[in-house]
Amino acid sequence: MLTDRQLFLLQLLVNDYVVSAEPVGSRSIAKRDDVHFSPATIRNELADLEEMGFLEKTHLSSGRVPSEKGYRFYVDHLLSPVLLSEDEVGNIRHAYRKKFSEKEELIRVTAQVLSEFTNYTAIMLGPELMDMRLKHIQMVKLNQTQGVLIIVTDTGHVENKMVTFPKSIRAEDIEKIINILNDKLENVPLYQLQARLNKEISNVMRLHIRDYNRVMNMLQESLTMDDPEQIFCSGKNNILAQPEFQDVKKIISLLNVLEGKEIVHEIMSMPATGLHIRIGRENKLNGIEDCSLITTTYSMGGEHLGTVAVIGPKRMAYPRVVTLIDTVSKILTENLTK
Amino acid sequence: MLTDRQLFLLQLLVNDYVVSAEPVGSRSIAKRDDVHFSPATIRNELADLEEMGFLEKTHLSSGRVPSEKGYRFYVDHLLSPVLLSEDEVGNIRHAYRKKFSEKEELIRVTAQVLSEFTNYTAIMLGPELMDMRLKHIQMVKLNQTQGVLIIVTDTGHVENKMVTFPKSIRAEDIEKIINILNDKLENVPLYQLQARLNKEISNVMRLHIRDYNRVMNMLQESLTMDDPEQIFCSGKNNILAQPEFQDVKKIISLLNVLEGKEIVHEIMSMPATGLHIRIGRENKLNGIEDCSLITTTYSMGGEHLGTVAVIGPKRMAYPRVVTLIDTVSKILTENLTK
DNA sequence: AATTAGCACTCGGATAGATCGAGTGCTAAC
DNA sequence: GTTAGCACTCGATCTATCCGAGTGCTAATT
Repeated sequence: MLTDRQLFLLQLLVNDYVVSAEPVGSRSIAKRDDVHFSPATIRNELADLEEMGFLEKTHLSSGRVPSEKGYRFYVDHLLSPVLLSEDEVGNIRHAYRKKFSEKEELIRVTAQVLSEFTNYTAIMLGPELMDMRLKHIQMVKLNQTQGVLIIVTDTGHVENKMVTFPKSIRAEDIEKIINILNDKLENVPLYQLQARLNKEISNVMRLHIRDYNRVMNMLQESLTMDDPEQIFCSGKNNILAQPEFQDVKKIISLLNVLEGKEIVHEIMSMPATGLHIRIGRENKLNGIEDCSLITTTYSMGGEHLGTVAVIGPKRMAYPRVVTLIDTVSKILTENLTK
Repeated sequence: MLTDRQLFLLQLLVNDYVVSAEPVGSRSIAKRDDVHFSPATIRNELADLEEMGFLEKTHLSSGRVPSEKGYRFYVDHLLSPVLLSEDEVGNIRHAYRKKFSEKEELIRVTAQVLSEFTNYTAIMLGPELMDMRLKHIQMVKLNQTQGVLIIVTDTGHVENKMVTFPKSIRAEDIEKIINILNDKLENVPLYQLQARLNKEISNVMRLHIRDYNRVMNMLQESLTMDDPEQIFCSGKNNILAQPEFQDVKKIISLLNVLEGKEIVHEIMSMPATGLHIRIGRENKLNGIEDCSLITTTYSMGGEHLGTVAVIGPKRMAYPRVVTLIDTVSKILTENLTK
């Protein structure tokens, strides 16, 4: 039930506000070449849009600013994805020119690219450790009592744990243990490791290994997986340059939110497929009421792997960010899959 | 040649300024119970101290503030190390209660403890990767063409590299290669790996392995070590709460410095033994002219491993930080060594 | 000779008006 | 339906003023 002219004006106003960060008045809209009606007409239209809840004023006689409802409408109906210039596409590709020897590095670089090109903050969630499956397990002895237990997963992720083994243990025993583990635990999801260890392995172990109890304790401990998420964050400071965050208190509270774990939960609460936008209070997390969150996902060979997120002010360059996050997540998927 | 009274007043003034962050006037000093002379006398003394360069005024009729020379003198001659309360020692120990399965985690937690207890920013430098020696090397095949190369060092650090191998390669070949590498490269410093590979290994390899060239290329690439330093930083945001950084521009520039690599070089330029303090412009790095840097080192079984640093405003609680950084680095060394 | 009381002076910070300009809503004319 | 005109609002900026915490200097006191 918005007239074409109202749609047009709403779009103009959001676009204008996004770059200027100042409330937009009727005069400044009327000045544009593509607007052929007077400030007074515009005032009337804007008053209507305000009445419908799409716009707000910061004070009685100020210009207008989009409300959250306004942004939502804009994002849902007026957002025309922007094309990246060839230069920019080239620059992005350039960031991926080098060979990546670790998957983590690839993800980290993606976060960097995204934060640099959007000028907002990028957060990448890696695959959940718990969902991976064990591919191979290995023990390296460092000295008489210490060693490193290495766990390689099907996705090529490597976890390592410092272990202290009982003095009584012999080198052959260690080898035996590792063989048993590799034999019995291949392709078991990490979250099941401990359970399997207790159920299926303890029997075999008891037969072959001296000092059974101590060894089991040691393994028990080493196979505890904590770190539930891998997080790569880049461009935290970008947000500080935004005019809406010139207040030191806001800066502190926002930075603290970005450091914390809650932001990860917020991101994980986004639908797990496709591109999604949460504007201001649509986010459930306190502290980012004035921010918008855009997420999409990336994968590796068809398998969903993790989430890409950009967080910036509500007054965000939505078209550009949408295009960028989409492009970058595709490049990442491509790179991971090949 | 400062009189006792001047020493006393300088100490009082620094202590006062450190907690209040306000220029200190003669009246407020005279009010103290342990001061038995009048504001006028104090003014005379402070004027002398100022003339000698230990104090400064922010404007003509303001109270006094320590100059860098003043801080330096304070740190060198007046610093009385503070004792931690039993509660605090308990709290610190408490942070280390859990078992650490990775050395990195232990260092990370130490950074956290230090930043929390000092309320400044803690930066820990891990051991230089390049100085470590190879303990064991291992390849895990993920699928037909991809695998993970795992490098374990003598310090128990684990590096992993994604590799793509030529299709022609056979499982036995991989095993042979790894055996050769382990045989020839044990205890070789990481920075020599590539050179050794070319010199000593290529001959053996040529004899035993088909598709020699491709394999060598693959290994060549995998044994390139980049990441020269491990950095753990905690409490970046603590500094923001300090009254001297209430200016958004300062915040941004300081945070950018803390993100950057230069701060690592600055820390590495500190003497490699004992506890050291650099005040304000004594730091060569632009952007931390208003900060002080305190560093010491930690080790593992007698072997120097890395550096602990705290960065805060020049107006820093030196006695407390010195005690804390010392305590914490000892605990870390203890934990690593045992 | 060292200390201190007294006093004029300085300067930053807070407070209160005055002014300006960009904006609005409303009414009446086009 | 559109627009010109006008009274009105409110934040931002500037200015003047005042206050208080501080100083340095001089002269009196110990």
